Amino acid sequence: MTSSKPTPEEASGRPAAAGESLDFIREIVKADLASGKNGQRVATRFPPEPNGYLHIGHAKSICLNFGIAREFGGTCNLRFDDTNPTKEDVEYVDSIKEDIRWLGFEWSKELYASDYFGQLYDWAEHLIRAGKAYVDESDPDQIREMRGTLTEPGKPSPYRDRPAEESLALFRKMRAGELPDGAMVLRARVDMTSPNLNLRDPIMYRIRRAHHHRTGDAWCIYPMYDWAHGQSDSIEQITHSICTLEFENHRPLYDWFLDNLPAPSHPQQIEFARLNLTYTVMSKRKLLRLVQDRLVSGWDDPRMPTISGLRRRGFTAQSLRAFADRIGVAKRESIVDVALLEHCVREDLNASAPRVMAVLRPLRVVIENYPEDQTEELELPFHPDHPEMGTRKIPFSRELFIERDDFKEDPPKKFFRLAPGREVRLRGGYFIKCTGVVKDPATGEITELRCSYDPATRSGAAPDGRKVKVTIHWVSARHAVEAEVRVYDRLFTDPDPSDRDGKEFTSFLNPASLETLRACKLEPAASSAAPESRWQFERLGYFCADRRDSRPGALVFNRTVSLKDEWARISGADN
RNA sequence: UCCGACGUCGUCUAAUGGCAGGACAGGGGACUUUGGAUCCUCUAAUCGUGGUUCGAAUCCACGCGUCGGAACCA
Repeated sequence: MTSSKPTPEEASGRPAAAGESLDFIREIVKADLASGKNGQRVATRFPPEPNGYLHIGHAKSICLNFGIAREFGGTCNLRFDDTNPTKEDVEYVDSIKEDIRWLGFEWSKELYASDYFGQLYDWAEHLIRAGKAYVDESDPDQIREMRGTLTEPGKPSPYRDRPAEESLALFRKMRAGELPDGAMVLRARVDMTSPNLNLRDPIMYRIRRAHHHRTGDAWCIYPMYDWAHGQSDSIEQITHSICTLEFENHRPLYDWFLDNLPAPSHPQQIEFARLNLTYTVMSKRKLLRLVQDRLVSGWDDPRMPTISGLRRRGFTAQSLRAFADRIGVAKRESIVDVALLEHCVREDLNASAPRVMAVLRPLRVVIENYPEDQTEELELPFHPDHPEMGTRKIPFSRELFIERDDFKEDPPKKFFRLAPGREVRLRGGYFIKCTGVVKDPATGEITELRCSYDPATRSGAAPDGRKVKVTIHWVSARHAVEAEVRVYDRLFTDPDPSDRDGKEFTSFLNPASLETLRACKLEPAASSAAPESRWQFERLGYFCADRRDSRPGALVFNRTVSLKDEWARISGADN
């Protein structure tokens, strides 16, 4: 992050509390800064492999790496870890860049591990000459065999002690394309008996004739992660190389390479626990599976935990950053309750989203004592706490729509909404009383309510001081704007949808994770909703005009999250 | 089984040998022209056993549990 930003607190979205404690990584950075370890310099990097879309777990890492750079006046590079051309693609590079920017971060430099293929090759020769790397002609099965097991040490390859000159000549042949794919590999000569299997002569290069999205066909040998990552960090003079826990076992190798090379710097690798969230999956493999098997509509399906999916669902970048701040950073593996994420987006949208009324499941109401062709305009603020957001005009007429859920012919205890003979307030309008119920004689389904209104209660107050229990939302039938609303729920029914008990994670998919409602009625003020604009539909939740499918005249909204619902809680309903 | 890491309210996270605190979730209440928001309030935790210490979540020992590690993946 090179652009100047005000205060660390404001930049990170975290409250500026005095004496606030730092996470263990920031604690290390702070101490290193104080001791002058890296010459007062802080440099981090975010190193995605371009083989999938970023998800909210990556958002945690992005907020950490870019956040530290921002807070401590350092830099953060975006470096694509593109060492495996068979799995990587520019589509992913582009989506990753878009997602990071959308999240509110800008990298100091955009780099690629493939930028360093030349330097990496030279260093490999250096290691060979020093007797610390050798070309192994064993096949994959033999290598696996000789690696030993978790409890038994490995055995040296017959090629382990061959002269450096021989390895050098062979390595040059590998690089020159004179050998077929998989014929041999370059291995680091570390320790075949180490209890850490990563140190049992790890493979540095494999021969693979694959077209690389950046280097094209310039190379037919590609470096492995361990050989590329630390060296890339060193070249970029990264000070703190932050990664997730599964790389902890790789740290000794990370250090070994740098200790045995004339590398420009030796960054410190620090590991933290990756994010897990309830009711979703986070591994790229599983997300890819959902996409490929069309279990979702794509990487940006609003039910996906991808950054693009969350964005499309209506989550704000601010709410994701706030979430990252609240979950903290530690080494303990954990599963964060998705309710915390939902809380963060409600918190943000409650403050910023304009209010409007929408009826998702319309029930027609005829106000019998309201004149046939009369229309009046009522006025309501866009936000009850922010008058500066202005007001909107709401037409009122004899025929209205209300939410089906807001009426019960036989109301249970604590159901305060409309029922025969009962009076409620129409939001911003009049008190109405239900005087009759019209049903389809064939099915018994309620098709219409007959009501009367009290003209003295215009704008919602009764001159005689009488109270109503609740206020319900409504839309004038004649003036209603039609829209499609996609009501999303959790993608999985189980808080931990992992493969277990012989069942695949897909068996926990929630069949009701998407409900598409096509005849929803919106008040006219919502007709101008721009793609990706976010609204509160009063009493229902926060909704976002779909950035791909919504157009003026053919509006499509995604439900980001419902409002907290006391009645749902009491009645035990899901939403 | 070997190596490594990690065990604090239901969940996430603080404590840096000195009052176990915060957030989310949950309960109760106030207020309310959104059963929203807001405000008040309550419930709720140091894996176990020893040891060191005036004092241990923290240090030590031994257990127990969880996770990761045997791709020419990252």
